Amino acid sequence: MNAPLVPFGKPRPERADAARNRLILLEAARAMLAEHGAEKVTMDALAERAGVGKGTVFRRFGSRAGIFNALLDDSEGRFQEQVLSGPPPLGPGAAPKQRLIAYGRARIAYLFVHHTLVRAALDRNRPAPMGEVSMTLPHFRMLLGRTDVPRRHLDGLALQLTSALEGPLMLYLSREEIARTPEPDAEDPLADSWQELVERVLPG
Amino acid sequence: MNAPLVPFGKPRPERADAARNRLILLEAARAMLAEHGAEKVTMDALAERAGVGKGTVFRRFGSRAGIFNALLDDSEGRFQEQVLSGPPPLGPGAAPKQRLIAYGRARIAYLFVHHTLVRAALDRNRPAPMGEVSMTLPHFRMLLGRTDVPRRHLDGLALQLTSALEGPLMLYLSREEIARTPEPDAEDPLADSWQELVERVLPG
DNA sequence: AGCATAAGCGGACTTTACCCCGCTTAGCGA
DNA sequence: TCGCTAAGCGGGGTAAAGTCCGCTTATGCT
Repeated sequence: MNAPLVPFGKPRPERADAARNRLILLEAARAMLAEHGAEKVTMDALAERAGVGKGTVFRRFGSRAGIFNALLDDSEGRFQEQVLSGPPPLGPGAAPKQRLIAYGRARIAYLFVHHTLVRAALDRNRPAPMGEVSMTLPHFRMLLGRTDVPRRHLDGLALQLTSALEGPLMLYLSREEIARTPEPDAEDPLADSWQELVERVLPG
Repeated sequence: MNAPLVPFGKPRPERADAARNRLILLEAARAMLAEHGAEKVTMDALAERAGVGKGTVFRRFGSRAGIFNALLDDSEGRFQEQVLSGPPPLGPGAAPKQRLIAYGRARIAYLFVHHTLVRAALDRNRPAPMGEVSMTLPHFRMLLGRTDVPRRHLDGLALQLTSALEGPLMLYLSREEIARTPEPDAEDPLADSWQELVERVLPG
C-alpha cells in the first residue's frame, strides 16, 4: 500500500514484447546495413522490414543515430573492458603516457574497423559526439591526473587531447571514399602523429 | 569565333537580378536571425520573407548552412586579414609559437563573439567543418613548418592542433544555454589551456 | 533595336526524421 | 482466473531540407 521508500527504484522491467521487438529491429538494421549500406536504412524501411510500426522504432531507439549506437554498443563495451581491465599498456599497469599512446592507437584501430557503423552513428543533429559517446574524455582526464600536469589544466588538456584524437578521425572517416573501402589504410600515419603529439605534451 | 584560349577564364559575371536577390536574402536572414533566433530561419520562411522562391534560396546558397556561412564571411575575412597582415603576435613578425598562441586566443574570442552565427553555420549533414571553413589548418601547418617539428609530422600535428583548438569550442558552443547568453564567459579557461598545450608541444 | 541563349527563377514535389494519440495487451495483484 | 492499468504499439500526420523542370529574362552580340 505504501509508496516504496525509493520511488522508481525498480522501474518495471522491459516488457517481453518490447524486448523482442528490440532484438528484431537490431537484427533487421544489421542486415539492411550489410545488404544496402547505411544510407538506405531509413526509419520507414527499417520498420517495414522488421514488421513493426514506425512509432515503435522511435520508442526503442529515440532517433536514427540511436539505432546505430545500439548496434555499436556491443563492441564498444568490449573495447572499454580492454581499457579498464585488459593487459598493459592499454589496460592498467603502464605509465600514463604509455597508456595515452596505447589508447590512441587502439581507438584509431577500433574506429577504422567499425568505420561503417561509426559513420552511421554520427548524429546529424548534434555537432560533436565527443561528450557522451565514448570514454575517451574521462579516461584522459584520469590519466593526466597521474602526471605532473598542473591541476588547473587537467580538464582543458584532457578535452583538447580528446579533440585532437577524435577530430582527425571523424574528419578522415567522413570522407566519401572511405565508406566504400572495406579496409582503409592511412591508419598508421594517424597513429604515429598521435604518438608524436602525446610525447610532446608529456615530455620525459 | 574561336574558343577563348583559357576556357571559362571569365565565367560570365553574376547577373544583376541574382546579385540583388542575394543581398535581399542575406538581409532577410540577418533580420530573422535577430528577431526569432536561428532555428526559426527555415528555407521556406526565408524565401517567403525575402519574396523569392525556395529554389532561388538553394541556388544561391546551396544549403541551409551555406546561408549562415555567407553571413559569417564578412567578419571571417576581417579576421583572416588580421592574421595574414595585422600586427604581431597575431600577424607576421612574431615567433611561430607566439603566433600559434595568439591565433588560438583570437580565434576563441572571435568564435565567442559570433557564437550565434557559428552555431547556425554548423552543417548538420557534415560532421566536422574544419576542412574548408577556416584558415586554421593551413595556417598551423605553415607556422609549424617554421619550427623544428620534423617534416613528416607536420601535417599530422597541424591537424591535431586544429582539432584541439576547434573541437572544444564547437563542443562548448553547442551547449544549449550558450545559445541564449549574449556574452558567454568561460572564454579564458579555454584560451589558457590552449596556451598550455602549445607551450608543451613546442618547448623552449 | 532585335535576337539567341544560358542563367536565373519559382514553387510543386519528394524524401525523411520525428511526433501524436487512440487502440491493444502484457503482467500483476486479488 | 479475471480485471486493471500503464507500457507498448501502429501508422497517419507534420515539418523542413533539398530536387526538378518548364517558364522568364538579363546580357552580350550583331
